[in-house]
Amino acid sequence: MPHELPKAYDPAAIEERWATWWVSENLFHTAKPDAASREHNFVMLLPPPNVTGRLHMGHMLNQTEMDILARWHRMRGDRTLWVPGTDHAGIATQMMVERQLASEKTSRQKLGREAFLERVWKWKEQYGGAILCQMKRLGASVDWSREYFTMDTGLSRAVREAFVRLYEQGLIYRGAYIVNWCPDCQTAISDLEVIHEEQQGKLYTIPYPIVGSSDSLLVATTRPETMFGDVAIAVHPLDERYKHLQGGSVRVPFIGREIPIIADPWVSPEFGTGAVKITPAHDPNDYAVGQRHKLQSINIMDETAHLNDQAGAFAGLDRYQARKRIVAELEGQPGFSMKDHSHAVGKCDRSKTVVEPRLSTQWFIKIQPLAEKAIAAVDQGHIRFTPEQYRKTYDEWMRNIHDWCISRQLWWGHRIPAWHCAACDKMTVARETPSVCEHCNSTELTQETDVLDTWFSSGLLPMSVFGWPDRTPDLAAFYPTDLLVTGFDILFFWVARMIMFGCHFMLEEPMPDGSARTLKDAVPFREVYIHALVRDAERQKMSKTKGNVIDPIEIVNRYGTDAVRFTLATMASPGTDIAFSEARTEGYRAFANKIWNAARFLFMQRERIMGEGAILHHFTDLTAIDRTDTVILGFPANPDAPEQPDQSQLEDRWILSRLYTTADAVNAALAAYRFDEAANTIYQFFWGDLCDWYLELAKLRIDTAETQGDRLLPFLLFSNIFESSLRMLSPFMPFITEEIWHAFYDGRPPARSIALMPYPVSAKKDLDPESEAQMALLQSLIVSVRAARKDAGVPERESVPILLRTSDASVFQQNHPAIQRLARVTTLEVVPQLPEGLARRATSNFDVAVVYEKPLDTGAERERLTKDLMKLQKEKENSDRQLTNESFLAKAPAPVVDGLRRRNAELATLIERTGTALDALPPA
RNA sequence: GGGCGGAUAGCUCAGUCGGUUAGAGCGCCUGCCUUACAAGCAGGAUGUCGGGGGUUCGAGUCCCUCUCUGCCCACCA
Repeated sequence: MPHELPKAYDPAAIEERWATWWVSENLFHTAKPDAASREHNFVMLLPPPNVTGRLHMGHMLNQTEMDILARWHRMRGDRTLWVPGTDHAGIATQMMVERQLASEKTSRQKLGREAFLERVWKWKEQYGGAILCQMKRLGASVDWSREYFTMDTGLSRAVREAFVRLYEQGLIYRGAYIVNWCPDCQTAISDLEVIHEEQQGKLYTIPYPIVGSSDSLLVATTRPETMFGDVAIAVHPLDERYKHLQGGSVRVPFIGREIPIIADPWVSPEFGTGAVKITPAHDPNDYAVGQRHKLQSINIMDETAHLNDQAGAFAGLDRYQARKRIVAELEGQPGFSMKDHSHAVGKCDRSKTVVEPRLSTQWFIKIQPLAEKAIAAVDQGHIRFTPEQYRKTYDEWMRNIHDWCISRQLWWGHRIPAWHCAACDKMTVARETPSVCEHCNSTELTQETDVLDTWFSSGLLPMSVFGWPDRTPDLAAFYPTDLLVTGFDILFFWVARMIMFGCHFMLEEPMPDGSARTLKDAVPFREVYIHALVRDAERQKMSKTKGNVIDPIEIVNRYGTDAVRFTLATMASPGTDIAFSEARTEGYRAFANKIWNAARFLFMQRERIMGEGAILHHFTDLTAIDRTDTVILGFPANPDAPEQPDQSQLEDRWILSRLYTTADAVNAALAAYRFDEAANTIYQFFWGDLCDWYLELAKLRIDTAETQGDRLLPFLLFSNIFESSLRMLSPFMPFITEEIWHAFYDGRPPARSIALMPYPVSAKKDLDPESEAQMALLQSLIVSVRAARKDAGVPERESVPILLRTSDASVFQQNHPAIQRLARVTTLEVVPQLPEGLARRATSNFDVAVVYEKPLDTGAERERLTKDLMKLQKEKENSDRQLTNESFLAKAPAPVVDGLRRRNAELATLIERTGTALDALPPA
């Protein structure tokens, strides 16, 4: 690995290299299923992207968050395991390959099932890895040796086991029910795969001739084309208008079939005409009515939503063509009318085709018993949601759940392990392919052609990736997993199903020690973190049709993965969606550049001060580290090297205190999934404290030290703080930190990767409020002088004397050189009174003035001071009012009152000083 | 129809248990190519915290209400 830093930070030049290296070194294959205590586990499953997928911003956010957590836990010494994989994605993949076949002028039907599946596998081998390659580019620290695919042998075995068990337990049944049918995909889909969209349609009123009368019954419907499947007209039992017609019958227009007029309380008399056509085969409500009244069902459509023979003259037409024709023919008939009507239409999530409710034979899971355990698991706190509000969403859904239609009329997927017997017409459901019918011993068995919903297999993943149904060491060591990070879009599809399956199946598994498992350890994960949606800069949802999709790889190529990761981290505050902005990314690329240059500064100093060999020796000593991060072993006085003089200064104590305060805050933020806080805190520390102040002060000491030994200590201190900072940054910006860290150790690092080093944590003893307070004072003087210089019009490069009025000048006197350099000051003189006519600044601790011959712009100065004064006076008035308020003094807690008193005194000083300064100005 | 969010600087967003002066990044203005970095440095301006009411010694924060806005769930033809 190279260990020199080129002048320019160029992410493209380093990232690819490390991404490849992490994978080739199998660096994150660290978690072993041995007897090590489970208490320090950190196990996550990557939400498996579709094999057909391309990486989008949502993936990148998801993976960035997971990777930050994984790297953080790993560096903290936890047994960290992040398992990657892909989903076979039944419909999506099948459609992809079918499209390909179509372009070759063939089809799956022409190929036949076997050949088609072969073709899909080939496709998967060829293109299926694309999204994982993209992941590698992002630096995801997954354990690649454990990569899975949901149709792998082991995972398929788990699917069969789960299916058979549920069947044996009576929780899977097969039957003819109304299901959501997609005429485009030509398969049943689950309720979740149907998206409801409000749509402007028409409500048609159609006359049905009453039998034995010349009158017609007016029936309102939005779907006239289904009339051929009508088996009754329903009215409300108490509806006076139709009372006399109950028990009578009408004829279906066009085909003349006679159907009864029935009464059912489900009908709302207010809607339409109060008379509803009942089409049990094509509407779930009608189906229920039909069941109640023991009506037959007439299916009038084929699987492509074209009308069949039942439709008389309209047979063969597509459902919408049929509607048009029917309406055209009815128009003008007495009683017929239509009006605008907006209603929700269900569309197929995949094909966007309007879903056709269709009566067909399907497989279902009786979901209630599973849902009960899943509700209990969350209820009893075994699974925690962040943000918490999703717990309610989950709960609502679980409590209103319907049976899950799991069969799909596709070829690609896990084929249902059920065999039909031609001899006895019964079914054999088995783990292994049976040779004879279990009912009649016939060999005329054919396997069910349907496959399972993709989410059936992914719902089993937390168990199946670890070898379930076998009781493997992996399962014992890594189940339950610790955290699931995902978007709310698959909360029901995936999260809820994993919880149901996990609680159901794992409850049957004993604990590793042989004891009975409770719900607490049956859950598939202990925590769920739901992240936001990534939108474009205008807050628009990204979509292909809008053409506003941001390709993460393209952004990464332009700004570097580290910068994009940092952008996502800082914007990932819980509860709100992320409006992805390139301006932000640009800013964080600048941050990466800052880190890069701080490192270059360090290396330049190293060259300047001493030979590389000597430095290496020191680094090796100083990085004899342990979990509690004692990299700063030699600081301030190294007990192992007593000859080393304690030359530590205010800024040393301060920056160390800042480092540990920062580490504390970052650790706390990450523990609470506050990626934004964690990232911002580090940013603030690295740029605002380390670079802006500490580095400048270290520069001063290194430059002015007279002997090499004197220069060495500040340099080493800076090096160590810097190295700790790199480790702190590493989970957020893994590439640049890896690159610099290796360069830092010059080819002989104490670990293979910075990702395997300990994460900084603080010990209370390292916090030093006194030095922070003193440093704040020093900083405020330097900032005040800089501002006053500006007022006085002192050229940037010129140094000037300053006059200081203060009650305690010790900090300033001790740090005189720092003030001289950072504020460009020649001499500092403490005086009892500041003379008139000089640019000055007042704080509650001091007044300072710069001595410069150029006359002050008194107009601007007066304006500034007057404005300041007004603000201060207003605040003082408020605080006076509060401090004379009896009930405030009586009821507010002491620290608040004390704080306000202190501030009030400060204000008095400031007002006095500002007033004096104002008075000192010549009259306008 | 049911449920959940959001509204804070020009923009995108933080703001913990109600507590002293409401913050950050980007953008903007001014001055600097200071030997790590112009992807930089230094200084600066910018807020009726969506409107109204209430609770409280004290409200961006809690309650009510209105307005705007985003999302999820839902079998009324």
